[in-house]
Amino acid sequence: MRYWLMKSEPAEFSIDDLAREGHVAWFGVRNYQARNFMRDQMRVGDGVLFYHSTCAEPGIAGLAEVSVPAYPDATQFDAGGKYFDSKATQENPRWFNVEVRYVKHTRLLPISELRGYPELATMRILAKGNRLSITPVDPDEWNFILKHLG
DNA sequence: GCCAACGTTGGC
DNA sequence: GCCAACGTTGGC
Repeated sequence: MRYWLMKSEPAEFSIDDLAREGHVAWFGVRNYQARNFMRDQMRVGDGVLFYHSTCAEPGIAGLAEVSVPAYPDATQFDAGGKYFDSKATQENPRWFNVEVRYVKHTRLLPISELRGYPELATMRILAKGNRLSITPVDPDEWNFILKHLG
């Protein structure tokens, strides 16, 4: 059982959208490190902090969980689509996605508040220049954050 | 809109 | 295989 933080731009896909749909494929990741996390480490039942990025109030907005293990991301084969990858083939796919299930909304826990807790100082998301859209969360960090979400 | 940080690309 | 140039991310 591992824990993760997954970023999403609410203008594209918010916690409200996840709540409405219940269950979604996390397609469109085009970064090898993030792909490797999904493909090699994410397991059904892993906990997910759903994070809103690139918006007025960036921060943790809800909880989700991994519901389906990684499989090839269908959008890489969609010629003309935004996520098409001409180097990917059915026999040798390059990109993978897990699926995640909505668990619940939380209060918005802003990144400014996260930065204020010494207990969270080593979180990947808070590291200078961090751009990874999927990052591992330590169990201690997970427990601390859940406690502070009330 | 700014800009620092980072990943990827492509010429050599 | 190096590395400069470029595009993207994302908080502020």
